[in-house]
Amino acid sequence: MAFRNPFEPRQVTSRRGGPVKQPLSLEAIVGAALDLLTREGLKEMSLRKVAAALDTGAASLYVYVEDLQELRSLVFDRALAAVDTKTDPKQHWRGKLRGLLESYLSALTRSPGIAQIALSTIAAGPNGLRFFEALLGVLEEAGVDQPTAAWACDLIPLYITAIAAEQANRDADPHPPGALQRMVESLSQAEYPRVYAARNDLVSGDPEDRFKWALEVLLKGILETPRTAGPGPRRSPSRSR
Amino acid sequence: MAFRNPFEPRQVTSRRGGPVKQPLSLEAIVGAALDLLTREGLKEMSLRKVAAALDTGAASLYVYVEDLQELRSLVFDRALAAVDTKTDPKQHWRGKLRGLLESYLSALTRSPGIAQIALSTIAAGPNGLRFFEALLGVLEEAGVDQPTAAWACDLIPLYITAIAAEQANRDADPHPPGALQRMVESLSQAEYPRVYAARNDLVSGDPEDRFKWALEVLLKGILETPRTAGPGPRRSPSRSR
DNA sequence: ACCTGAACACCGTTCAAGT
DNA sequence: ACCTGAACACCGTTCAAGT
Repeated sequence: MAFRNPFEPRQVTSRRGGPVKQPLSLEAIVGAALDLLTREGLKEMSLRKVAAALDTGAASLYVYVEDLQELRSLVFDRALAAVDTKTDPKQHWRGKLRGLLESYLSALTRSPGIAQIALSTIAAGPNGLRFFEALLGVLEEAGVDQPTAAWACDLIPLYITAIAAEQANRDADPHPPGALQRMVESLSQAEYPRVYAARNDLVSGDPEDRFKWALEVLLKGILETPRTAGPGPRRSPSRSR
Repeated sequence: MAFRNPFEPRQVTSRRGGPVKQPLSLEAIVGAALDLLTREGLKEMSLRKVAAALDTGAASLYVYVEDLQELRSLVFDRALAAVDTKTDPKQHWRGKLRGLLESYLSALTRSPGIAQIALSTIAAGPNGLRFFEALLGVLEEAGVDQPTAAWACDLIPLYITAIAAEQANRDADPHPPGALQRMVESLSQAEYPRVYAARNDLVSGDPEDRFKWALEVLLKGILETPRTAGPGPRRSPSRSR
């Protein structure tokens, strides 16, 4: 029952919890943008709509953000906040790696469109760095030498991002159900015999099985393809370059 | 010196070669679009600009094309026409594979933006199929069983596309020279010790070396990770699924 | 310093009207 | 059947003007 000065700054929070009305802030902008992205997709995450969600005009956002591209980068890093980099020290490195990468994939999958942003941004925000740090840690534990691990740090997320982007695009643009089906049916056996023969395998398979298989491929490949010449993936005090 | 009826349909070609003025046609539209895409990038390949290049209005294109998305798919397949699927039969399969994939990469690299389209399209045009056919052929020669080869057909181009998309995005959006540099310099050694230690390796390396290394990784991984249970990559008459 | 409305130069897509 | 201009409902970004 205390008195309230109605001219107090707006960052008052109500007794019922939650801010009554957020003042403009980078935090609020990125939050509203990620919200829009998650619910409506990349195209709907426009400066105008983000501004509208915050009860203001698009021009107001330019105080906090250079341009749309920068907002996208910020939103991307915010989305990576969901990546769980804590690993159970008792686990084998293989389990840690799978857990880490599955968490990364699911962060990219949660919001359709986040993966498209990922492909056009260098993930240099705090959450991106936190993820790289964890990934380098696991690779080190796996005995991958540093130069190889550094490149793997590029290759692995790139592949995961591509998977997520492909899925998101397929979902966003629902090819009329069975467009793929029709394609497969109209496939010319004479012109493309091998594609024809493999047509069922090409579209089959639980996405999760495919993902697991692909990780296995990357892992085996990385472990056996060190950048530094040598007999194998044994940890060695290789100097960089 | 023959007479010409000025009311003749427009698909007249001049003696000097080349059409004087192309009539509207799907062919002409896709050609003009790919041209714009190559010279100006994905964002500039708008229906309005394609139409302008053909001396007409955007509305006219809708006779030939469902919407922008469809035009993009068509442009993508047209770009894949540059992929060379002829392989020297005397070559070892490894060489054929490298050649094929390098040709694919360079088709995607030639036009900035084509890779972005690739990620949002199922490549079911004739040139896409031709490429898959060739890829399946080489994988078969390498002794990869069919179910594994089918998934590899997804994984390999996906990865190549992601590389190309990343490069294109970096070029299109020139982060002020040295944005990465500054990022690396301001990197907190305390918070991200492993990233800090690997910072030079993370950004170093000729793109071509990285690409070759990545292909090697994928290849070794695929050869040693058959979907069908078994001792190794030996070809086996596994029935699909 | 922060916010705003209006303006500018664009988009994709639709539609009635022309040939 | 093909093409067109005009209109509709959007964009990102800038800018002068307000507080």
